[in-house]
Amino acid sequence: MYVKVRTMDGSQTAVITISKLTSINDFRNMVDEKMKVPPERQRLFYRGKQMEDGYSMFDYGINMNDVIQLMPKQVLGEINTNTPSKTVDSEKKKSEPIKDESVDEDMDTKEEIKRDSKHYRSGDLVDAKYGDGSWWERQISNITVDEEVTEASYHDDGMKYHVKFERFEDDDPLVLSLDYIRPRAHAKVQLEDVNPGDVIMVNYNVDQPENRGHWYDCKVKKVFLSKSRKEIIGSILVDDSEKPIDDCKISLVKELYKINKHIRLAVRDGIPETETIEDSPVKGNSGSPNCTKCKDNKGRKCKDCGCHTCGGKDNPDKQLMCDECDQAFHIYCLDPPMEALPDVDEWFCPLCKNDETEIVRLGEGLKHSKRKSQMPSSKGTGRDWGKGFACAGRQKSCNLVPTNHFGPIPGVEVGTCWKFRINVSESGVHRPPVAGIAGRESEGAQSVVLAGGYEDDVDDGDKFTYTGSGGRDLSGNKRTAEQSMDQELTRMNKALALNVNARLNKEGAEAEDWKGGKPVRVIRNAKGRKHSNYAPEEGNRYDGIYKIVKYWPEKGKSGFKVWRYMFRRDDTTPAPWTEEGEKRIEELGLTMIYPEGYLEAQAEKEKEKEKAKAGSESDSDEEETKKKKRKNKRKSKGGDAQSDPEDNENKSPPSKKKKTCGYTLEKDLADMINNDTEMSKLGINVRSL
DNA sequence: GGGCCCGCAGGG
DNA sequence: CCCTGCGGGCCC
Repeated sequence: MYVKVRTMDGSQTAVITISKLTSINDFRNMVDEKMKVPPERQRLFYRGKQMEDGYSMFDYGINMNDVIQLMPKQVLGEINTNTPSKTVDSEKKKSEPIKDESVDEDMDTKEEIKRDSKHYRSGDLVDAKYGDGSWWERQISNITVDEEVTEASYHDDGMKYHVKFERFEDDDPLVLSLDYIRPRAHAKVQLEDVNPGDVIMVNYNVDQPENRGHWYDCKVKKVFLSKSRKEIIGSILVDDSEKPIDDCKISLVKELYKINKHIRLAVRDGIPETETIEDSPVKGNSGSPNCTKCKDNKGRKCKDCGCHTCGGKDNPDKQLMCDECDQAFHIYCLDPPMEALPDVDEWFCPLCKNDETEIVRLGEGLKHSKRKSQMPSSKGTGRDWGKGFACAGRQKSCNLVPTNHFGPIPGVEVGTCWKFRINVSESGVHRPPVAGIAGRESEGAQSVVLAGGYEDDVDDGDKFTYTGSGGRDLSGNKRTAEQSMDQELTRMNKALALNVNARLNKEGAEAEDWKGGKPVRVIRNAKGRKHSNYAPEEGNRYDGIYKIVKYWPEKGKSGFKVWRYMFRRDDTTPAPWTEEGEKRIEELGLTMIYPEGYLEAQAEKEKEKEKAKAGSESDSDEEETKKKKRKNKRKSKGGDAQSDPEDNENKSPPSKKKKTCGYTLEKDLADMINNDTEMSKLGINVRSL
């Protein structure tokens, strides 16, 4: 499996192949190779949690295609520009095309240095809006005049604000106009105080609404305050040029923030300006630019923007800022007091430090969730289950119909193919990731997969026999085994029996009117090719609706009793193996559905294999030295990066092209259309377009 | 090529 | 919670 690593500003992304047991330490080296950020400079975040050495991807619950944030850090005390990692960086920079804005900045810094604007001065902490409407904590590094703006307004004051991530000086600043920045949000809003029509800042994930995401402005439509339901329904305001996303469910209601407006410097500085104007160098960067508690009154003690213990704003150079809660503390107000500022790049206040130990415990354990702590991997059996899809989870799930929905899944055509069972699960056609039968013993079975697991099963396409489940000894954490006991008419076997249009009978039963039974979605897997002529060549294929005609107990090859079922096709759509069906599939342009990013990752793997092959076969000193260099690099984290071989797009693409007739939609687009609830209600799908 | 054995998801 | 399971990759 693979994950994406992305820098906070999204400027750099890499796909890295890992297994769930890949350690964070090893992962850092992979990030180094791909993104040229040495391990000691990496801060890695997953869902807001910093990833620590000594743990594994599994510990953090990483799944296929997840995104890990990379925040390169400035290593304290590393001023020596001759250190290898610095060399790598500066060289890389040089080789990159120079961006327009950095040119701008260079010129600006020559002309006018660090100007203040009406509302801000360099060093101020702000929230900055990115193109997608998300807000990020940034710091103003410079303010320059925007020559192109002729008329200043509240939205654009004719200045250019250069913002970047604090503490990371290598970051290229972003240049924004006034309406793309505002004072940092810091005042929380209680759900009880939120009213329809309010605009507040919320955390929302546009792609996966159930997960944590980025910060957006939200126009509140409804507020739910009941004990069982605490959430906000509102519109997420994305970029101005686009329509807001309406009716989003905001469930992270403990993290709502008030949106701050621009405050004129004169107002901000207020009365105390006359008193302690000498202190002003600190003003811009020693705390929130506008404290609502004390209104930034320099003379007043405030535990919000001053020392959290004594409230004093004196001795800012003796104050420590907590990396978790952003509260400041005098080192001498701490218990026990500190002599000097600690030489660490991260510090947590006593309050948050408790949390930190909790997090550490959490990483180790999985004790927290009992389930995970029971798992073999947590007990250190050490078995890795690989970089593939053996244990990958779902990336999406079908919410179009409930899990116990009988009959076709709207928008999923007969003949649709998925590479892996987990992809079939995502589609809703057959939900269990491993099991062959989906159903409930109280209401029947919704779907089955034919994968040739039982030799006695006979498949004639329109009719086939199927064997129930159970009767196997699965101890040793197995998923399949030899039959070693009788199967019972319970669980999934009973569910299948309920589909038959006949009274449930412990001896078996046959329907008189078989078409009156409950519909079963049938999926054939390529593994069935061993014994069936109707199995697909690759992956899993949806073959349409069948009914179960009868069921009976039987002595299987093993000598133990098994339950057997006779299925018969009852679908007006032509079966995929018929000429008509084939034609239809071609017309629809159905192509194999893979996990997102799978083909790309696979192609890269191939490329690397080729490279390795070329390296070992063609003696070439060059290749040998390259390999050595890479080895050295890994060892010493130094070395030069300039020699990374540029792949001159060699040969042909690794994946064979599927032949299609006429025009076919791009897979993603076709999926989107097919999965669109509203459209499918109207009977619109790729076919009908 | 065959044995081993893991998480995931969902039912009970 | 506990139990189950016609996947899947790796190791030998």
